[in-house]
Amino acid sequence: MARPTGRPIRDELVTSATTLIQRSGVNGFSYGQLAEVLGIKAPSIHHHFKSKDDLVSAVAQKYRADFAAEVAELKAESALDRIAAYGGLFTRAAQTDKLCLCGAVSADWVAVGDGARREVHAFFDEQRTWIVRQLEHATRGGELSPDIPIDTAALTILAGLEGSLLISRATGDTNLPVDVASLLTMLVRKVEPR
Amino acid sequence: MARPTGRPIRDELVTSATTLIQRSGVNGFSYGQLAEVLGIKAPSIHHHFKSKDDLVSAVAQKYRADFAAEVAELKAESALDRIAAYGGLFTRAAQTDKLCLCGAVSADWVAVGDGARREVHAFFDEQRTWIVRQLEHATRGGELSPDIPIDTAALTILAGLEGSLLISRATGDTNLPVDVASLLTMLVRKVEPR
DNA sequence: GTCTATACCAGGATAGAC
DNA sequence: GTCTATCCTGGTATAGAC
Repeated sequence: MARPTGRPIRDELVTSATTLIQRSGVNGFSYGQLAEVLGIKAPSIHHHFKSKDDLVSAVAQKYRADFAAEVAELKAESALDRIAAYGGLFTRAAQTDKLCLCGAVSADWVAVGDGARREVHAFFDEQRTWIVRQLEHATRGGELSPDIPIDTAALTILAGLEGSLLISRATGDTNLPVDVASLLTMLVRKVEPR
Repeated sequence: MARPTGRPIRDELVTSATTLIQRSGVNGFSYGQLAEVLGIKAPSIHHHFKSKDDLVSAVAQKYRADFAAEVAELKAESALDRIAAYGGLFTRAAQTDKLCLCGAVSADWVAVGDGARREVHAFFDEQRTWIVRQLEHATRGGELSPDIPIDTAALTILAGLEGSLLISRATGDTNLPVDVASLLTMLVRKVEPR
C-alpha cells in the first residue's frame, strides 16, 4: 500500500494504529502490521514513536479528543434522544468490527503504561460526565423519570455500550449497541401518569 | 510454588489459565507464566494441551459450565432480586482484578480459534437465556414493568455487566457491576400506581 | 524520514531422555 | 508426566547508511 500523500505520517500512524488496536488489542497488534498498512518498514516507526507505549498513549489521547468532538456534534430533538443517537457511535464501531479503543485498552490494562492509562481513565470520566449532563438536561425538561441516580445511570449507559461491543463481536449482532442505548433511554424516560 | 497435590494437574492448568486470561487476556498470557504458577516448566504443558488454542478452548468450556452452576445456586426473594445478586458475581471478578473470561476472549477475538469462539458464543446465549427466564418469572409475578422487550433487556443487563468490568478496571470502582445490576433491576421494576 | 542490518528476547512448539 | 535442549518465528528496539 503506497502512502497516499497528504497528512503528516505521524497522524497516519496514530489513525491506523487506532484501528488495529480496536480490532486486535494492544497485545495483538505489532509495529510490523502497522508498517505494512502504511507501506513502510517497521523500524521506521521508531522515528515517530520511541516505544510502543508512546504510540499507544498518543492513540488514546487522539481517540479521546476525536470522540469528544463527535459527541459534541450529535443532534437530536431532546436530551434522551441524544443519548440514543450516542449509541449509534458504538454501533458504527461494531459494524466495522471494532471495539471502543478505550475498552480495548482496558482489556489489555496490564500491558499498557501510565500515559495510556491516564488517557483511558480520562475518557471514561469525560463520557460519563457528558451523559450526566444530558440526563440533567432531561430532568430540567421534564423528560426524565424522577428518583433516578444520575451518576450511576450514566455509568450504566456507558457500561452497556462498552459491553455490547464485546458481546456483538461474539454473537454477530452488530446492532446491539444502539438497541441497548434505545432501551436504556426508554427505561429512564418519564411515563405520563394516567 | 510447589504443586499442592490433589486434583489432576490438567484441572489445575485450566483453573490457573482462566485467572491469567481474565487478568492479562489471551494474547497477554503465556505458557511460561502458567508454568511458573504451577511450579513446572513450560513445555510440560504441551503434554496436556497440544496447543494454546486447545487450552483456551478448554478454559472457556469449563468457565461456561462453572458459571452456569454458580448462577443456578443464586438465592433471592424474587426474580429481580436474583438478577441483582447476579451482579455480585461480576463484582467479585472486579474485586480480584479480573474480567469475565468470555469478555476477555471477545476482546482478543481475532487471536482465538473456533473452539473457544463457540464456547464464548454459547456462554453469552446461555446467560442471556437465564436472564430472560428471570424476567419472564418477574412478569408472571407482577414484578416487572409492562412493555419491556425482554430479550433486549436481558442483553442490556449482560452488556452492562461486561462493560462495567472494563470501566471498573480503568477507574478503580470495583463496585460498579453490582451498582449497574441494582439500577437496571430498579428501572425494569413495576412501580405501584398511585 | 526511511532504509538495511542486527541484536536481543520471548513465545509456541517438538524431540527425546529420564 | 516432566525434564532439557533445541528450533523457529515474530516482536521491539537500536545503529548507522542513504
